Amino acid sequence: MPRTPRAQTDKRQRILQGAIEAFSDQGFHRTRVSDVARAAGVADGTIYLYFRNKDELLATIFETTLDRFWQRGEEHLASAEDPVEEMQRLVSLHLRFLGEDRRLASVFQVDLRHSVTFLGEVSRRVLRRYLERVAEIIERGQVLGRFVPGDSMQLAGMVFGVLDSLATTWVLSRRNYRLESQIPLAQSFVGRALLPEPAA
Amino acid sequence: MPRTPRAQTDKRQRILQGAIEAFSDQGFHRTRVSDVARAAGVADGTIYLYFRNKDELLATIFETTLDRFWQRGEEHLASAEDPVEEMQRLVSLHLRFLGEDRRLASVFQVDLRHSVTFLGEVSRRVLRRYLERVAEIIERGQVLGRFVPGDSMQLAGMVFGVLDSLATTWVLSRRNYRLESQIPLAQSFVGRALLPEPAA
Amino acid sequence: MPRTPRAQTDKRQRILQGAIEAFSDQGFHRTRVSDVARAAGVADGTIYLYFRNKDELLATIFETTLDRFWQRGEEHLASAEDPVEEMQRLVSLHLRFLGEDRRLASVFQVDLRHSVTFLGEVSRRVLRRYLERVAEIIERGQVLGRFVPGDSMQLAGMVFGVLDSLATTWVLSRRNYRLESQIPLAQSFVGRALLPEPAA
Amino acid sequence: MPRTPRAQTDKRQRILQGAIEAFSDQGFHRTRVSDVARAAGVADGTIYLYFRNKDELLATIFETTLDRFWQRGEEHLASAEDPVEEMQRLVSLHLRFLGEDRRLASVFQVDLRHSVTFLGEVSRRVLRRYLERVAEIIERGQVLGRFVPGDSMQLAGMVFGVLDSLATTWVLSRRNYRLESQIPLAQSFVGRALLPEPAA
DNA sequence: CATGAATGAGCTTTCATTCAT
DNA sequence: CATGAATGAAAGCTCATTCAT
Repeated sequence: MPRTPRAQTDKRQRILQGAIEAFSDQGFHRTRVSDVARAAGVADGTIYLYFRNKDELLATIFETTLDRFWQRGEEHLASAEDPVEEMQRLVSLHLRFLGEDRRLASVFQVDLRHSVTFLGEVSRRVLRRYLERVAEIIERGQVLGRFVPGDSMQLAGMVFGVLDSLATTWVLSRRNYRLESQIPLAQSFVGRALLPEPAA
Repeated sequence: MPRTPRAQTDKRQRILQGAIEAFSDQGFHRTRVSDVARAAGVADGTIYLYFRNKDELLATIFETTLDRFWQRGEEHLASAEDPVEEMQRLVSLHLRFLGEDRRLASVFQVDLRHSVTFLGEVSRRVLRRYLERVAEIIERGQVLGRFVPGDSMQLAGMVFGVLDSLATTWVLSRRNYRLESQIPLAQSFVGRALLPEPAA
Repeated sequence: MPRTPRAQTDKRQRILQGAIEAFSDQGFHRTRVSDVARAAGVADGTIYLYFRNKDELLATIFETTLDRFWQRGEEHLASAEDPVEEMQRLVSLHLRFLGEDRRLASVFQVDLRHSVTFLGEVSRRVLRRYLERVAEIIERGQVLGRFVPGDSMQLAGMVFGVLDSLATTWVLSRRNYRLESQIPLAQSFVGRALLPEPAA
Repeated sequence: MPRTPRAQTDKRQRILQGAIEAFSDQGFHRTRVSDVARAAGVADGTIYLYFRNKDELLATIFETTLDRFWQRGEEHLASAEDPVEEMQRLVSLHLRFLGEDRRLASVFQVDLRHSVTFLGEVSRRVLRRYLERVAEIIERGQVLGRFVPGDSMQLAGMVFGVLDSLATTWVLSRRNYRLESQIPLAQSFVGRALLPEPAA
């Protein structure tokens, strides 16, 4: 009897996981709802008991993934001693997180931007939430004079661009390497870019 | 009599322009061929006299745009005195070019990456061509000790990420600002990121 | 519960029957899939749950009909005392079978030959199967000296031509007569044609 | 100046010849008007100066070919001494005529019957004309007691079936043989089939 | 007369979504 | 809750036909 909520969660999760697998193979648009159903081991119609439609499936992946990202992220960032170290940790967090699940990363890198046209608010919110958190780190660093001055959202956007580009390259690459291997590179690139100009 | 070649070019151009308008409104996938036809002021079937299918329409936009980009670009970069200045010019070139035509930029920012999954070689080639040219600038700067050492393609990828992110933000933004206004910001960000570490 | 297998068979049959009706009215090429759907009382898409495409619909009609033909045929032929009688029975079988369902006959007479160009192997196989069985009867009769000597497949082809022509004439005719009424005529025509030359 | 009617005829002929080539390659339905135009070496639109539409192209082929057939046929048949010989000559005429031009034969064997559904009267007329002439031979033979009694149109239909079947087999065959080689076979088959029963 | 670029109706097929069981 | 057969709207593409040149 207390099985129902549990089973519900299970099935919901299985569907989401199936969706990630299916979407990552062919991209969101090429994927049929029945592909998701097969990957999840449920009937087509069952998906509609848990999600309003196919779009909501993608939106949910974005939102819950970002929830997980920040849940783990906050722990990781909390132990940083200053904004500079926090930024370094953010870089490694971002790349490590995506690097752990190539299929998930594929969905994020290939379909997130693209979905802005049809998921509207959802994609926007996911991106904004990320940027605002990064901007906040930058602002604290700027106050301490450790980061270059300037619009923190714009700077956050460029930091995001660096990491996003590395992740996309990794996802689309046919070579076999770990995304984590790019962490030092990214850290030094971002580190330098945020450095305040020498007093000179 | 000189109507045929002229008219042909015209119609082809009108179709491409119509495609850019239509794709930028809804994204490539949401756009029907008949939308493109309407925007171009031609019949549906006419499109197939000039392009094999809907995909080729997008691929052509990518390739011809990049041709135009580098055609203008090489002139602009040629007058640079050294790799550092050349990189600055690249930054301004990139943002200025996209900033001139928001609809075109929208197609590039939203559909280019996404299309890697279905346009395959075309998207890849367009991106690679860009990155290789940037990497070449970086290499020359590295030889002169003006840029940080490291894999030039990886560095080029991160530079691209910065500019790409600014362009995407602009395209998706509801605020009204010119992408060119971001040039100084981007130049200083990229400039710092590529700076060789001080001798310390 | 026993609805699924039963319903499935039903629906498949209804679609095939609808196809026969539709094809016989306008011929295969002039018939739209939606015509078949309407005649079968199902939605367009339902057809594709049971058949890969429009061609397969026609191919299935050919193959299953010939299966039924020979299933009934073998019984009928089995009771013949000698090859001569067997040939007479084949003639009546052929004309009686087609004469029972004018719509089905129409599809066979009008579209079977024509489809050789696009259904390829299927049409060929259906025809070959028929001819080989007839040739076999002829060979047995030749051994007994009851039939004229000569290539049995060529003779079978001509026998087929006689029956086929009668069937086509019937299908295309506006007059109202039963194809069975032609049986004695055909039997005597074919009978004489296969008669070995008198010792003279 | 007297060139115009000449040129007209030429072009009309070239189009018809192009149509035969094109239709025989792929069948009438699979052939595009532009295929005919290319084969004839004219522009698409030109075809519509000489023929009302694609159907009329096929109808004209049927009718003019049958004109040529009987034109030559009457000469050939005229020299027969009696209806029996005339029938033998008809058989050889039929197979020889089709055997001379495999492409033309292909159009006749594959598309003539099929066209009854969309060419209506034309196909019917072509067939009827043939059958009536054959029936007339049979009737004369019956009067002389040289042919089996019975409805002459029905007998003509079966004779046609024999020849038609041989022609179709030849057209569809992948083996390489001349249709003329079947003349003796057909003559003896038809000859026997029409033989009046021995007085016995 | 001849051209061939342009048209747009019409076709097959797909697939997200529903709902009877 | 779960199923999956059934639906039917929607979309890309073809090609017979037209007509301005």
